[in-house]
Amino acid sequence: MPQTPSKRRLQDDEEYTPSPGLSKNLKKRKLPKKPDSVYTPSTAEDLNKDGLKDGPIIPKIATMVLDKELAKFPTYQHKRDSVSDLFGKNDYSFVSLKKDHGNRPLWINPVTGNIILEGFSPFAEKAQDFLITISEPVSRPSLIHEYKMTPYSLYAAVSVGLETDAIIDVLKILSKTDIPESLIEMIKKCTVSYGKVKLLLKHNKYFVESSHADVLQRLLQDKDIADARIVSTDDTNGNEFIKSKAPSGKDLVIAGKVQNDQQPSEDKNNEANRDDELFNTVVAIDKEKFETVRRRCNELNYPMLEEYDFRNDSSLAPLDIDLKPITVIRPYQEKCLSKMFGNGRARSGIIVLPCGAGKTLVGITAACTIKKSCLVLCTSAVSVMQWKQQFVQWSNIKESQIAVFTSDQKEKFFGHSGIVISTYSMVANTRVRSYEATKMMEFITGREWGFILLDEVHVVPANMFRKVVTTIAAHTKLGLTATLVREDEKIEDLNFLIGPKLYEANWMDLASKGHIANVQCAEVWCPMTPEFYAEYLKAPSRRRNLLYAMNPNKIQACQYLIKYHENRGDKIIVFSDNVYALERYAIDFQVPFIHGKTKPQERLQVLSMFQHSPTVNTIFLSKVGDTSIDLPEATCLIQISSHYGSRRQEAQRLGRILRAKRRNDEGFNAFFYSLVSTDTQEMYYSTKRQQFLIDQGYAFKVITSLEGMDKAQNLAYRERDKQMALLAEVLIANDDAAELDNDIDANVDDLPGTITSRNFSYRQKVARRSMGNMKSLSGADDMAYYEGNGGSHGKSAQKKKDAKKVHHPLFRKNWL
DNA sequence: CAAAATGTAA
DNA sequence: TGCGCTACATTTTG
Repeated sequence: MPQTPSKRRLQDDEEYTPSPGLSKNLKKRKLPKKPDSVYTPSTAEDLNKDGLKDGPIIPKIATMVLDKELAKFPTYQHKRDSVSDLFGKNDYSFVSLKKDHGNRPLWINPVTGNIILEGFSPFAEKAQDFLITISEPVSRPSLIHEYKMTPYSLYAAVSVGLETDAIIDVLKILSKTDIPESLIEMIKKCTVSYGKVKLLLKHNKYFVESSHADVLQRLLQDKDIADARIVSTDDTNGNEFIKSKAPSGKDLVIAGKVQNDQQPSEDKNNEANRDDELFNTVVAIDKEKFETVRRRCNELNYPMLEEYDFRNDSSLAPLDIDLKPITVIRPYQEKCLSKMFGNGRARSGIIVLPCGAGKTLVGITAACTIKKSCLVLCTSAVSVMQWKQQFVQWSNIKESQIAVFTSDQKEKFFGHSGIVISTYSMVANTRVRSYEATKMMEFITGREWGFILLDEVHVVPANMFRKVVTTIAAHTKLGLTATLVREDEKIEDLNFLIGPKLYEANWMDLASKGHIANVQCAEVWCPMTPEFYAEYLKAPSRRRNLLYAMNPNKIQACQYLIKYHENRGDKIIVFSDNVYALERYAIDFQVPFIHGKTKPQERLQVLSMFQHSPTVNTIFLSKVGDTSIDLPEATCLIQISSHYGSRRQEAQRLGRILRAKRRNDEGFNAFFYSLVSTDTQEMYYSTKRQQFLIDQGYAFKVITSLEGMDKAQNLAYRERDKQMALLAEVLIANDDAAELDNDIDANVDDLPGTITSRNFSYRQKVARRSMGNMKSLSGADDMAYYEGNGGSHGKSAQKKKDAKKVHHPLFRKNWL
């Protein structure tokens, strides 16, 4: 029941997460104990003192490499005892614990190599900082956190300044058990090659540079990389290899880096050379093929180091920008930035912070640190304006130096440096452009940027958007996102498109410190009414969606929850992916709504009413509201229809209430309800969607019946005849989709087997509702079915599927 | 302003 | 594995 959770949450908090003060005390008490000398090349005190740097990771291709490594683990022969059978394959009784294991927070699974952190350990916080640097969080509920090392996570660790021995030593200190030899080998193997190859941007051209000529030679043997190489057209003896002074060690700063072709003189007057007099070998690469090269380098285990020595780059004009003195950065934001600028240069990479945790400010601070021309890309024109507003709010940037590039506004900044804010679609657009837009694109692609800021970076791997990474020349790339997940495999690509994950915040930590709101999550089960369920079973899968969204029991649950929370004084957002359901609910409840077709002006109006008017406490949003709508008033969220199993959407939506203004009120909780029609596909999707949040430590409660709902007055669709009327309407509405099939029948030119007019009619949106269509629903289906089965219909994949399943009675039943 | 074209995501 | 489908979105043009 909705009123109990706040009490429960507090208990959880007390029980699971020691308050910061408490854990500090514990730390002080236990730290001075001298750690076991056998395992301690460096001491735990050191570890505590430097506060390890965090911030790694990505991958899955990578885990395959890791798995191969792990396959080399010896199979342990050991005596099984009487309870071994209960543990089956997971009987690790053969692993011996160190004597003082009680003080050490980590377990390492000898078989999978996964690392388990005891979240209640006094060392947990330090250990977490470390683990997040060297490995990928798998799951982080309150007490037990699980991490996994991957080659990418280890690259990221090195890129952030950790060295191989340090990683191994710290692991040894923290672990209750000995570290398997093969895991150590893997760490060594993955970290040793990092940094040998560097990526440089000079005069709007990319170069691969290495002080290890043999490594470069090896890379050039790869066909893809060789293809991308540009044989120099410079006056330097036509050689494809340009010799340049090697920066010795990764922290040597080369002043006035103008080393193009005729710079041998520069070598001489450079300050006292360090020990190695190595010359770097440099290969120019084709900008177009830049993406391939980076990918291949990662695959060949020589990921390219990408650092920008912005303080010593005189080739790009400086930008006059600073944070306003009153701007204060939170500790975790500072941590992000220390990852990025750890060695005095700017590293490219990705920062993962939950919505509402101030990603924008991190980006702005980074821009203020680099002080070079900066390009900001976001997903919509609305965010563009928000970014601009935030830049003005937090920094002292001059109006004349900040420009916006959207369909409405095409501004340029004055002088040699400035900020441009735009959207991915504006920059990635390949169609014919208006004159202004073409000019603007030339402006953007024709110059070198010191910094490119990619908001909602999880969209970058999309086919068109990823082009921005290659078409725009930038020395540093920083990606920001709350949810580094996609349901396809493309998230891996960010490793070579942008760089390693530099930092990932733990949502629960931020919540416990009051930076984001505490949220109670619940899944509310709404049984389907018999009539709706009958139709649901009959409907082909693509039409089921609307039926379970419009389930009268769900409508009632929604209405009940809205009333309940409005009475509590909450501001409520209801999300529906399905536009029909959205409108229907909103109109029935007499509540304003926004979806894609809502005019911008009306959107603003609705949003401002929601924020300021005491009478508008609920709004309905379609997936336009998933990202970057800033509503600090909202404290309760109800989801009635969603996009299949999208974990990202679930998390983004939750993000809408994380920045709740009232979050620091005593005992405040935000609420997140997911309404699910039982015994439908929604059950499956819902489980899948929640996974991201569960991995972040959120617990979903299942509510099978809302207490008091049966007694509640004035709920919609109580009576059976009203429900039936609704069902009829829904079926007609559903026919809008079905009508596309009818179009094929109706159109005599459309022979079966020709490329269908489906797509065309859908784009045309010519369908209109009528009574006739409702009756023809099943008829249309019959037609589709027999056509497919008969083999005359165009789509062979569908045909195969049909043919295979045609004898299955259930399948038949679903279609007829 | 509506419509066309094109984008994302599962 | 890749491509087509669908539903939603945004940008540009007439």
